[in-house]
Amino acid sequence: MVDVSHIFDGLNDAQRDAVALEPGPALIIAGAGSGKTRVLTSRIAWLVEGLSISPLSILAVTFTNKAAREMQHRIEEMLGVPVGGMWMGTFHGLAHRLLRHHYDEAGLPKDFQIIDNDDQLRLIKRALKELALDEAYWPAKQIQWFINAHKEEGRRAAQVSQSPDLQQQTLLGVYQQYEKLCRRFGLVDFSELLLRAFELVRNNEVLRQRYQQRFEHILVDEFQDTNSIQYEWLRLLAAQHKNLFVVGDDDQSIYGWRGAKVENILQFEKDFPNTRTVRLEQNYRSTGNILAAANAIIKRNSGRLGKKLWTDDGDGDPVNLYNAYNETDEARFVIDRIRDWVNKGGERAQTAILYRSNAQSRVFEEILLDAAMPYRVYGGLRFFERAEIKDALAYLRLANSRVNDVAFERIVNTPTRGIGNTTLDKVREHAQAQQISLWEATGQVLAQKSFAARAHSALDAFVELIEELSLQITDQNLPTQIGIMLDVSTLLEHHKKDRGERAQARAENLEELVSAARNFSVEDEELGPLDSFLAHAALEAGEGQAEEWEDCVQLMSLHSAKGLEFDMVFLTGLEEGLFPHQRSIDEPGRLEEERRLCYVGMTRAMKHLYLSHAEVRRLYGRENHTRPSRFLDEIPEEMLNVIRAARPSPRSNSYSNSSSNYSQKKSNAPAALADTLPGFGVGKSVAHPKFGEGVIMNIEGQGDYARVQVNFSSAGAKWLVAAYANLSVV
DNA sequence: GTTGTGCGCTTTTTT
DNA sequence: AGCGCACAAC
Repeated sequence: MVDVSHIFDGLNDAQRDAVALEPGPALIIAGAGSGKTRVLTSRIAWLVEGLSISPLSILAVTFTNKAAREMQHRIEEMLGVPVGGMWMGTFHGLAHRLLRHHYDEAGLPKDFQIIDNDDQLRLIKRALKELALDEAYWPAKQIQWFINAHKEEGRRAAQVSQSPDLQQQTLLGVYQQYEKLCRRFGLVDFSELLLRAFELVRNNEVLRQRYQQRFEHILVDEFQDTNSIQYEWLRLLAAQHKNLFVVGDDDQSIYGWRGAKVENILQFEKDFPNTRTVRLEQNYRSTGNILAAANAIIKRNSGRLGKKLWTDDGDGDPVNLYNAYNETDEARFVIDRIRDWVNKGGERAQTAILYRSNAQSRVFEEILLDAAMPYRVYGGLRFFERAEIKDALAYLRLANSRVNDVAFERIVNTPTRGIGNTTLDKVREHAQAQQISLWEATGQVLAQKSFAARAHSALDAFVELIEELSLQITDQNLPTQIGIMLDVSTLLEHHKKDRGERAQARAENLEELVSAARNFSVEDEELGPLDSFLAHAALEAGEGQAEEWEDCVQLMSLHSAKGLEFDMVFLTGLEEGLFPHQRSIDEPGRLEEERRLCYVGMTRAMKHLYLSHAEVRRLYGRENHTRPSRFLDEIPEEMLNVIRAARPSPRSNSYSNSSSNYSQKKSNAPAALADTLPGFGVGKSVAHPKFGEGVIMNIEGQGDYARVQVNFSSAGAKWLVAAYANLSVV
C-alpha cells in the first residue's frame, strides 16, 4: 500500500472528509479562504495515489487559465511527477481540444479558427451591413449579447422560439446571418466552443460513450460560475460513472450577469440524488472581526445554502471605516495607510485597493504616482488583445486560411496601402453576391480588371504580399515565421518610423511577440506550431504587462480580486449608486449579487480591512453628492472603527501641491492635536458632562475633526468628536 | 485616403 | 472627463 498520509497532513476534518469521499457525486460548499484549491488538488492526488486511478481517466475543469495552471502546478508538486495525459484546463480550452480532435464529427473545417469578442463584434457588424440594418438602431454590442446569451443556453438560431415581436425577429435574423458567416469562414467564437463541444458529445453516440467511459472522475472548480451549457456538458460526460466532484460557494457567485447560474448548485443535488455534500466553513485567511463583518453582510441575502465561516484566529483589528470628503481625499487616506504599512516593514504587494468599476483606479493612480509609490493595475488591455498584436496575428491567420474574412478585413489596409472603402465595397459586394470569401472575391474582381489603375495595383500588391508571406513562412520555425511576418507586412517598420510614444510602445509589443513565440511550447500535438500559437493567442489573452516582480501596490476591480488574498485590503467607493451599482439597485437579484461582491471583497483581507466612501465624487465629469452604501449599514456598529476625514477637502490645487500640503499637515498632527486638546492623550483620564469619568483609549484625526474613544466607567466605550465633547482632564 | 471634429456613452470579465 | 467611433472636410 502506498503511503498517502502526506495527502491528508494538515487538513482539517471537513477537508479530509471531502478529499476522501467515496466515488460518486459530491458537492463541496467551500467558503472564502477555507482551503478550496487545496481540497481539489488533494482530491486528485488521492484519486491517483490512494485509489490508483489513472490520470488519463481524470477531467479537471477550471474557469481561468491562471487557476488551471495553479492547479496543475500544485498537483505535480504533491505527486512529485508530471501528470501527463490528464485533461485539465478551462471549459473553453478543453472544448477546443475536443473539437480539434474531432473537427470532422463536429462539422468544422480542419483549420477552424477561434475569434475573440472583438472579432465577433466585427463579424456581427458585417452581418448587420449585409442585412441592411442600421447600426444606430441595432447596436452590435447588444446583438452580441443576444447571440451569446442564446448560445450559452444551448440555443442556435434555429432553436430560438419564434416571437411575434418584430424586434426579436430582427435580432434572430442577425443571429442567423452571423452563424452563416462563421460557417463560411470557418470561425468559432467563445460560446460556440462550448456549444459545439456540447452538441458533439450529445449527438455523436460513439464519441459520447467513449468519453463517458474515459472520464471516470470529473472535478470542477468555481462551480457556482458555471452557465447552463457548461453544466449540461458536465452532466453528459459524467452520466456513466457519476463521479462528479464539484467545488463552489454560492456566496461568491458574482458572474450572474454573464450567464452563470448559481442555481446549478441546487440543481446538482436534484440531478444526482445521492450527492454527498461537505461544507468547508473554517476560514484560514481572515481575522475574526473581518469575518464577522463579512458574515453580517452576506446573511442579508435570501436563498443561501447556509454556511457560516468561522476562524480559530483572534479577533484582530476592527474593520475600519473612513468617510472621505471626496475621491481625492479617499485616495490620500488609502495611500497614507499603505505608506505607514510599508514604513513598518509591510510589503506593498500585500496591499490591495479594490473598487467596483475600473474608472475608479484613475484617482488612486494619480496619487500613487505623486507619492512615487510603485503600483500595478490589473484589468487593462491584455497582450494578445492589443490592436497591433491582433493585426500581426491576422496576417498569419490570413496566410494560413484565406477564407478568414475577419483577418482579411483587419489587415487589408493596415498599414494603409491605398485600398480605400470604395474599392473594398466593390469586393464585399462581389463576395456577398457570389457567397464567397473576400479573398476569393478579390481574385475574381482583379481578373475582371474593372478597377482604376491605382486601386487595382494596390489590391494586387496586397494579394502578392499575402502569397509571398505564405510562401516565406513555410517550413520555418515559429519565431522566424513571426519575424518574417513583421518584416513582409511592414507592420514593425510602420510603427517604428512613427516617433510618437504610443507607436514606440506598439513596436516594442510587436517585438515582444517574437519572444512570446520563442517561449511558446506547443500545447496541442494535433496542431502545427503556428496553429497552436494562434489558438493560444485567442484562448489566453495573456497578462497586461510583462511579469513585473517589483513590490507593488495592487489595484483591481472586485471581480478580478476573487480568489486572491492580501494582508491589507481597501474596499473603496462604498456609495449608493456606485456600489451597489445604480444598474443593480432596482432588481433584488442583482442587488444580492452586489452584496456577494462586497462579501468577496471583504473576505480578501487577511489582517486589515479598510472600507471607505466619499461624500462627493466626481464621475463622468460631474460632481455628485453621495450617500454611504447600504452595505455599510449592514455591518453592526460595534464591529467598525469609524475614522473621520482629517480636514475639509482642498478645492483646487494640483495634486502634487495639495499632496505635499497634506503630508505636512499630517506630520504636524501631534502638535495640532495638542493645540486643540491640551493635556489629552491615550491613557489619560477625562470627564464628560453627561457620561461621567473615563479613560481615553484611542485618538483619530487631528484638529477640529479629531475624535477620541473614551471608555467611560458607567456608559462604556464611546467615540466623541473632541471639539464638541466638552471633555475635561481629570 | 488621411485627418479632423463632434457626438454619445460610460459595471463588472473570462474565454 | 475621456475615449472610441462615425462622418465630413481636406
